[in-house]
Amino acid sequence: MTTLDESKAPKGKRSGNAGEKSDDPLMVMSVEKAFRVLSAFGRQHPTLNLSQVASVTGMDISSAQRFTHTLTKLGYLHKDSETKRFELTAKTLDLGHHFFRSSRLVDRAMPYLMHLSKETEETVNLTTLEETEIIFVSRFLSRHVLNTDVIIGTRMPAYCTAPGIAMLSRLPEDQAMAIIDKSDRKQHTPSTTWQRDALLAKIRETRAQGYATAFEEFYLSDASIAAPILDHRGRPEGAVNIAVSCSRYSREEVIARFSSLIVATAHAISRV
Amino acid sequence: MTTLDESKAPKGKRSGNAGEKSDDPLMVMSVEKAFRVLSAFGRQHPTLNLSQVASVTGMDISSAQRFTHTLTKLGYLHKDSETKRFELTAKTLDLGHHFFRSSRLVDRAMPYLMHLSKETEETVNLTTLEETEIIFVSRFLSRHVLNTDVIIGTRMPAYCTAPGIAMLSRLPEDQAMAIIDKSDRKQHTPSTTWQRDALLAKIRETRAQGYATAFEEFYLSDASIAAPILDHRGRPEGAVNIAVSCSRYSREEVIARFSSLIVATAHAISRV
DNA sequence: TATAACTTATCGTATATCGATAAAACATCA
DNA sequence: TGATGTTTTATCGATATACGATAAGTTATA
Repeated sequence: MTTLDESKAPKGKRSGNAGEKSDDPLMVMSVEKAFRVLSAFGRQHPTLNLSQVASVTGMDISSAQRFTHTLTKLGYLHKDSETKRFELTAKTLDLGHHFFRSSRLVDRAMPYLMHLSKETEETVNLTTLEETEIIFVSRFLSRHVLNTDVIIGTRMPAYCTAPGIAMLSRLPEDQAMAIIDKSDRKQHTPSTTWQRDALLAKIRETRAQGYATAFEEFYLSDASIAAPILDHRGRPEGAVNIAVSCSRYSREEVIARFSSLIVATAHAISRV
Repeated sequence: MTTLDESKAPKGKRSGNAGEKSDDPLMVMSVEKAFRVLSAFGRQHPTLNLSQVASVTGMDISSAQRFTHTLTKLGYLHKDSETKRFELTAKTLDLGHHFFRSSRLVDRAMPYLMHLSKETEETVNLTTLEETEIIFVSRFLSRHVLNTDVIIGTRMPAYCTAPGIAMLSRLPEDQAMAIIDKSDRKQHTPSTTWQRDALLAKIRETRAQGYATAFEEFYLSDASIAAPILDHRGRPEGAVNIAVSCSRYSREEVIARFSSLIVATAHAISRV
């Protein structure tokens, strides 16, 4: 008997049980379902058998059967023929790879990130903003770091990260605050800035000085300094940041050593 | 007028024009089409408008419309509202991220790769085998390297890479040679091993000595040494390799310095 | 050995997807 | 400026496609 957090088995009525409004004639629901199946796998559920797929995704057994079959045929799932359990394959990396190869932002940023990484010998990241979160798009690890938790594709809340605040600071203020308001804010560490007015102040300060900082706001002992990358219309399309351990730099040292470097790099990547 | 390599517009008859046999009652064709749309984007086509999507994927305009709409709604595509052009979003990194988080192989390998990377100060990779290709799953860059061409998700032909040969060497010989035969072999560089019998010899030698090497077989000035990671049944489920520049090491030095290290690491990650 | 849980295969039905078409928006050029 | 062609957006009826119930087959459990 498997104990799965089958969020809420919708006991499927006839209509598409996907999310809410099924009345979008251009929406191909099968695609959403396929992705639902794929994202059922993760740290919590590295492998799933058929009925687990059904219960985790809230689909009936037949649908689970059809979609696992389809995704296996397409090569995104692998089925162990003796345990009958499914798992994701390395082919799932293809999509992200396509993105990486096609992104003009990544293309422009890459050499600068590389240079920054060698120059500073610290961890350097490229992130983008999606909704209320930042996504790590590219990452150059410093030799000092042994944090294997943050990798390409990792998401973090924008409000408590330097890149997040850096990007928000270049959005129209109402939009930035709309994102803040949408965020599920909580105090991850004792030094997390999470209150609305404090965040507004931080955003304004960041806009004025051109870079954002975050000291132990999400992870303890993590310090970060970031600057926004702007597109040709002046809108933020990403951020560069340098992340170091608090044990090795004081707040002042981080700013003194990296602020102008990070601002210059972000500016060079921008195409305002 | 856009000149796109619309491979062959199948001039769609009624039946599912996906690939070949459409007579698989469990196959959900819409899923395949969705992925077809997503993989239309890449280095060649960083952005596409609606009709280009249609011609590149070989779908009619209505389907292109439906699938771009769907994928945009799901967040994998972004549509620039003034140019009406689509591009992939960073959300495409999610799937690969799920894979990364769920893979037991990655989980086991990570600390060893890290250690190897610090120990040697060279580029270290984890790869898996898919059909005739290896896929880069994890990668620790050395400071020396400025090759931004190989990234996570990159594929290379197995037959002319050290990790590829390392994995093939632990497959039953007929299976290994079946893969060799399926491969589209060509002489990428003057030193590419590409002939069937030469490859067979190489595979046998690799099996005997426990590690594989490749010197400028795919990229010029690239040297690589790899060992296979075995699962509990002794089947290869991946490979670790160290890649260096030929200008910095001779063939003998590579072997002398790294062979036992790479074999030991691969063995430690294995679970025979 | 009996029972339960799960996987695989089959099939009639209804609906979600298809693809043609038309309207609207946009671009190009005489 | 208006005419012409291209691309995008919206609509809709037909039916192939995906649905989901169920049965048969397989593996695990007691």
